[in-house]
Amino acid sequence: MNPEDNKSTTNDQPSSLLHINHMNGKSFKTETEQQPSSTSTTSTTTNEMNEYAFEPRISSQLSCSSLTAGLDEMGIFSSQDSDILLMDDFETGFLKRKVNDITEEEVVTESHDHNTIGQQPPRKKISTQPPSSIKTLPTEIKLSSFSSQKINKNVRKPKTIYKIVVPKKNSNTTGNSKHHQTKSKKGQASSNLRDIQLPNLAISKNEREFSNEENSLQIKAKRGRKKNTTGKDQEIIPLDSNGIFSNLRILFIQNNIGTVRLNLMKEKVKAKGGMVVDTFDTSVTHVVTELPGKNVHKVLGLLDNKSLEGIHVLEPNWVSTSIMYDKLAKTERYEVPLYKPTSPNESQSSTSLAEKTHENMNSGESESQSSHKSYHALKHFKPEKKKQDISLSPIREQSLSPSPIFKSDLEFNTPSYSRTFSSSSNSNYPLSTMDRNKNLKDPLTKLFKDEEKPTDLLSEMIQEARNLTEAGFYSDEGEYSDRMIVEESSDSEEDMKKVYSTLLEHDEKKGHEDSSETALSKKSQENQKYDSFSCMHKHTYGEVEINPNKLIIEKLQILLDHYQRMRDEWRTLSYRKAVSALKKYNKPVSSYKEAIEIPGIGDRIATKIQEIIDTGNLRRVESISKSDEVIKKFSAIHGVGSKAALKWYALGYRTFDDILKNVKLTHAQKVGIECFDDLQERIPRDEVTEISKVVEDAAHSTDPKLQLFTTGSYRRGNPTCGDIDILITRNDSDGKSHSGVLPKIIENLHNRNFITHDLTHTQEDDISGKYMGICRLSGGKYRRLDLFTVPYGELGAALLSFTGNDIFNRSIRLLARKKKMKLNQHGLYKNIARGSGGVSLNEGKLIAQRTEQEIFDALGVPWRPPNERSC
DNA sequence: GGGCCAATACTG
DNA sequence: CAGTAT
DNA sequence: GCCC
Repeated sequence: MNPEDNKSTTNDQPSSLLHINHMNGKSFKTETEQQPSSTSTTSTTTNEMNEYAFEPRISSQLSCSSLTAGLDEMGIFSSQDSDILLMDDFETGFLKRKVNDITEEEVVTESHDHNTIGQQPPRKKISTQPPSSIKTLPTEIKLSSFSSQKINKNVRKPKTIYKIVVPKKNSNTTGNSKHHQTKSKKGQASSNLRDIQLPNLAISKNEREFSNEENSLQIKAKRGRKKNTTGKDQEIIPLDSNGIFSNLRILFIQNNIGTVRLNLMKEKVKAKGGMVVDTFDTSVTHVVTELPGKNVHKVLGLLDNKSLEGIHVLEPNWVSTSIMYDKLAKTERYEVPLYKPTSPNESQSSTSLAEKTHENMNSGESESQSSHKSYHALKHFKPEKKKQDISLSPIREQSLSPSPIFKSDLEFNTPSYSRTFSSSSNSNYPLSTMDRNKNLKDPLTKLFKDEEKPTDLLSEMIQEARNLTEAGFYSDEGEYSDRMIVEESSDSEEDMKKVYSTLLEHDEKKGHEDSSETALSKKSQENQKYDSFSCMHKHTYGEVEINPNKLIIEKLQILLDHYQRMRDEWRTLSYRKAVSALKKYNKPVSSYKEAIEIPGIGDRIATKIQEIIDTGNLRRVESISKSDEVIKKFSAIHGVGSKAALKWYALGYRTFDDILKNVKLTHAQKVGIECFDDLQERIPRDEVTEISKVVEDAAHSTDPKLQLFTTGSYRRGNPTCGDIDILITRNDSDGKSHSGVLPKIIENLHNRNFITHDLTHTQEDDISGKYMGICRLSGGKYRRLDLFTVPYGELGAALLSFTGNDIFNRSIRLLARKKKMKLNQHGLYKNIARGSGGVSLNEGKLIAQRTEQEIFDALGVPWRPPNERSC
């Protein structure tokens, strides 16, 4: 269940657009009215949170999750060589160690030092065992079960201890590969479990590959060490004569560069065709150092800087950046200024000299040059924009209204997108049969028409800028990267808020004395309190591809997914925040220092970023990606979560065959396995549309007045969806309702052979029912289908809830909570008193549920169309 | 040390 | 109730 | 894991 496409997308609800007009001024007002002005707040979210702080939780969830992570990181559940390494730990009772003692570094260093060239700490004891013994597990291990305890459960049960007997050998592993060969991807429609061609985990194959990989790595590492001990790095034959560093001879001056980082860089340089030299001579093309320029010659034993003419003296980040993008970075920004008493501009000429001297400085350089040009082009472009934005009225206006500049081509220029919106506005299917009120006209049409206008120019410029900047990431001062322009509105919005926040701090100091705050600052404060909520900002799908930090984001995303699978909720959260911050960060991150400055990125993640910058890789990712494989696959089965997956893995099961033979599966799990391959695939938007039509047809054959909305990621406009979520309701103003239709619809769809499997049935009163199943268009693939019926009056709350995405929902619900309200799928309630653990003690008073707009307004959240809710 | 981007429904 | 789901 |  990819959180990404958690819930789907629909069109709009009756009155959402109605509010667009007054939203410019009103939503906020609502908020201020409800919120007593707190004059002394520093207007930071934190203060606000304290103000509404909850009772402390009594639970040990932290240690639990840490333990989970710890175990995972220790490789307990890894298929990788750490299995061996850990046996000792098991037997010596590593579980007794304090959780906090189990650090990630330990593990990473341990299992990966063979990747590095530095001295290799001795491997753990069992290293006498060949990798081939990986499959052998201890015959009996004790394993605590980790449960991510729910917040409101104050009392934790004692940990369950599973006593697990692990088969000496996994007899199925071999047979599995055969399965792999014979498996037919589509031909598994059979409903007879025995006949199912099971999807295959290809474990044995993977293990072989891993072993080979490891061997080769070790060999390589050994070679590296050998060379190192001889101190003749330059004798290493470049591994890739076409690499970005080919023909370059680079001298690293250690000084302030950390050994690990230095070695990693050297390795990479060599791997990409460069020569790493130890001693300075005239053949050196680049000197990499963190020393001040005036000291370089001394270190090199030169009389002065003269001998360095024609040679690039660069900061380490030049290497890092080049490695990360696998292109030579433009040297200019990384030049270490050499102290030249005679002429301050000397270093400039030194640069050009170097450029001339080393003509073999391949295409990378010239590309950098061209990017340089675009840099200027953008430079001219941007300030204008910036000015425009700044000149916009003070923050108040910006916060009150949706950003005046709408996303343009980024989201809208793809065919699917155009389709999305045109079909929406034409009230084609997904828009449902919703009888729009006259005064609502065609809200969506209006919405996008109005907003497209201002974007036209912008999108043109963005496109132009993008064309110019293809490699524009090299302008890593980066103020003018294309991302920035796209996100301009929100960026400057935030900038403005920062500025404003500074001002407010002054105001505040004074405010205590004369308490004469302007209405403006009050409002800004008010707004700022909730500024950190995701739901206060627009987020849209699919911006990573053009992000300058794509690589970093990808790696971190892998860790994020991993921790999510492990149900390490809080670590997941942190990674999510970090990734999210990076996505919004519009220039390439080029150092630890820069990374840690970004809110949401702390020491640990910044360190990881540095490693990615330096090596283009993250060893942690490598280590988990293998160990993760099986558990990832297991927990991808519908109905299987981390608990089952981890347990099965610990039991020694590695394939679906193992599970089917040895585990008592729930119905949902069986179905999940049967349809596994298909369900893993994303559903093209068009197919979701088509499927929605089928459901609509079935529904209307039951009652033509039913209204259907396809929600989830579809409604958010995603080009592909993970499942189909359809919300069904009926205007009850004629005294009838949709009561009882859900079973009929389902039966109808069964009869059409459209629904092929049921997963769950609702037992609720059918006015608000839930169905989960699997459907298939004839000749198509199995798709997850969710149907919900909701009371007509709750439509807005339901749409909001089922449209997601999950982050957006959590965010907006927390926001509600902070305002002493409660938001759920039924509506928004105020005057909620919450006890310890955040449990609401009373029902509160229902204040909004009919439309999304009502709810946004009541919460003081600026209206956000579904496509901006992908946080 | 402890909160954090939630609240609720079905299965076994 | 724990686990999995939305 | 991040941040108070």
